[in-house]
Amino acid sequence: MNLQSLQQLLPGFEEELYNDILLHGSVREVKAGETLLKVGQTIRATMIIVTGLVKLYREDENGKEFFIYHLDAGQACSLSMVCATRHETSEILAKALTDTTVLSIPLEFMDKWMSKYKTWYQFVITSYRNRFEELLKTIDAIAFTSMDERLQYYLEKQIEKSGRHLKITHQEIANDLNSSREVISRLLKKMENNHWLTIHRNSIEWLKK
Amino acid sequence: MNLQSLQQLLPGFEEELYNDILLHGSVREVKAGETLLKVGQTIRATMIIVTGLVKLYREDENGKEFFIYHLDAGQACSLSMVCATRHETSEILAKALTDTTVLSIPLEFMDKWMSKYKTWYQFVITSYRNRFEELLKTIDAIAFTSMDERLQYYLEKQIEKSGRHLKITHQEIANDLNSSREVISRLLKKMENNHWLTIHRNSIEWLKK
DNA sequence: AGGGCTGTGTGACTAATATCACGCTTTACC
DNA sequence: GGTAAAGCGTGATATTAGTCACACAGCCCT
Repeated sequence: MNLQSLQQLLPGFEEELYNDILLHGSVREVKAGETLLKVGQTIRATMIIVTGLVKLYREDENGKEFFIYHLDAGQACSLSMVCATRHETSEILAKALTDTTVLSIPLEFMDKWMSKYKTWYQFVITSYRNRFEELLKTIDAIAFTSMDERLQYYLEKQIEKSGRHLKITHQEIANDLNSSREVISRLLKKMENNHWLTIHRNSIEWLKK
Repeated sequence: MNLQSLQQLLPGFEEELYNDILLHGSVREVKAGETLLKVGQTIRATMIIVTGLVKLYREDENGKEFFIYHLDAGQACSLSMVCATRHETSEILAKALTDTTVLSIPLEFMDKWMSKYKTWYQFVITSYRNRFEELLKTIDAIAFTSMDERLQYYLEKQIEKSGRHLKITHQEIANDLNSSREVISRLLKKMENNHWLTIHRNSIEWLKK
């Protein structure tokens, strides 16, 4: 990690903060499909995504995984920040969707930098707010809407991150939404009839909007 | 608001911070049933509950209200904190369940105090984490469990805050859970048969555990 | 080319929840 | 005391989502 790429990733920080990050942060590579963070794992560092795409899940007692939101380049895992103060364990599951590079900042610097650097403070607060909002939107989706709307909302989130051509199976979608394959297949079929998308084997092409 | 009651409400702060709070904070009284914060309202201050109990809701486009969590004495509205940095509007609806006293801290002090007072920083971060966790638990409840479990979880949260004798109607519960009165009535009946509670008019008495 | 695996399509059935319709009780109020 | 409103109980029915069973198609492998 060099200064230039860091400035591009996290623009507007103080010079000194960039140096601090370069000095104390460490870079970690994670292959597509691997788990970055398990539920119950102790959090020792704040993680910022440098490249790649990460999916965050909530897990139930049977290991079922419910998709919450994405993190991509320049975004930080809020939970890893909140946990910062007191070596807490993770409440969520994070999986790399693509090959991913992660920048880890040991916890002790979280506190220091919060008071030292105005821009770091802004960054953390903004991260919180954005994650918080995503959680609220997720709650809206499951509390107020039915499966077809949730599927649409889900697909729109995916294409926003990964492009119109989604490489995903019906089963995977069903898992993310805590539904079943048949239900998803049928709903996708309906959407295809409405020309919102076309279904291929192992992938979906989004046409709508 | 005097120093002593403030120390009791928010223990462990620096002397100077208490003075700052007394100097810059203002106290507001809200009657039971009144709305503290509407969706879309601009947030001008961070709010901390001094006495009373507040219920926070998420609202859908038709005005249906979905209960998320409570705030009680000593707790702060996280959203009012996250919004602090840049005069944002509220994403949630807050209603006073009982007569409530609220301590308002104008936004400009949020930033100042975050870097100036270690304990204020801790307080804010801890608030975030707790609210974040509550949101995750709410997601668990609606994503993974069925109505009877959600109702149980809901009732347990209420008695934790308001005691075993809940003054609430079936209709109100149904609104909070985005369900319908009949469903809630039937489920409550079942719980009564299992001796988990007794149903009275306008109230429920929790027996379980 | 044939066999097996994975992904998808579909009908029939079940379960959970929502909605409708109505009656009955308690409380509030004139 | 009478009446209206609010709260609750309950059966019938509708809708949505999940489950089961099975067929079939595409792909990989030898």
